[in-house]
Amino acid sequence: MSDSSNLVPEAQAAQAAAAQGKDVEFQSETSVGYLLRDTYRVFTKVLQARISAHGVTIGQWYFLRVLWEEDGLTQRELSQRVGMMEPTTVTALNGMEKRDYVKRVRNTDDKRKVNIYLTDRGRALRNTLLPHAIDVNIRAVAGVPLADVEAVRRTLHAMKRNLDGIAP
Amino acid sequence: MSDSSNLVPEAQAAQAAAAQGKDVEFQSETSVGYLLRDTYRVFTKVLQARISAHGVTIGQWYFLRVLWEEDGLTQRELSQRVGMMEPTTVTALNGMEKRDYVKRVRNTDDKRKVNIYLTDRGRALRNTLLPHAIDVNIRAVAGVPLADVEAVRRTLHAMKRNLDGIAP
DNA sequence: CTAGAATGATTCGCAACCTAACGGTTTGAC
DNA sequence: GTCAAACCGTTAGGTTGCGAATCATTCTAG
Repeated sequence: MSDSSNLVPEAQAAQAAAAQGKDVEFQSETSVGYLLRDTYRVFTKVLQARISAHGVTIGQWYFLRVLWEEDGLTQRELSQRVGMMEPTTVTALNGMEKRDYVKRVRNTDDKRKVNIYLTDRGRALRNTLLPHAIDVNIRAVAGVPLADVEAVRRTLHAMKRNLDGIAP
Repeated sequence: MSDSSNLVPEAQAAQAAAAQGKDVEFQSETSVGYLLRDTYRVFTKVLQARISAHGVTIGQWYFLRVLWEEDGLTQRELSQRVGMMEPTTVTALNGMEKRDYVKRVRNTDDKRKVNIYLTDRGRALRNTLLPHAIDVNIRAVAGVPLADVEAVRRTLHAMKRNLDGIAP
């Protein structure tokens, strides 16, 4: 009763083998998904340790990075740039407002909108935190040939495009 | 007052520039960390959509993958294989036990330990779910030269090693 | 000009993680 | 043999993220 209509041929073959009682094989070590997850998690962990020492959570970090580039965005615009859903943005901004990194200013032309502005405190974090991000990024690829790093950039971009195309 | 003692030279340079009033530059697009995060998130989203259709959450998926390879592990062993902290394992197993994918059996030799065994239901999920994992992995790298995929595998492994070395 | 659709932010409830702290069990030093 | 240390699992509580529902505001068709 398995639906293979949406599976790639190799995956269909695995399914057919399974139907005949054979066990499907799939090594974790060679799975790009696993590697991605493991690497992402340790990367985040390291970065988190760095920036939380300066009073910024990893959740806030992504928003700060966007705001340093462009101030005064609405919450929706901010959500889209950061790639988070809006409820996530709300909670992140609540924390950042409480810590006085940003100000919420209700838009007078369109009172549905709220524009987000960095405070001096929030702006000042840039020069404190970015060197750490640079540091972690450099350390992460220490000893890796530049050609490989470029292949990774190319490939992750391509993967993201591929996956965006089939994301629900 | 910034502490640069633990920063890589390039990051120190950025810090020094910042101290002189220059704004630190750091493009998101070229940051491996960002790419990693974005790609990981959409990958997970796609996989999650596939397997949740079969009653398995993404949180349970990682545990199932380990248990399909090796049954009867203790919770601690399982945690280590999966790379999760033990409380996470507890909640994942609670869900899996409730859905009758696994059984918890108190170890008679050492009553502190609990061994985890797959039920028939849990074992049967393997042949249902693995083809989907294979499918997503193949689609993710569609159109990417094999050499690039291999570079990604190599590099992500190397990054993980590098980062594990500086993880808190 | 007004009803209803669209838009922007928010709240609520949930899942997946984590750290810290806690109880039961075993082990080891004396 | 005993009691402290180590070990295993769990509970409690917090963060980050999501989807669905809600509320206020604005736009649009008629």
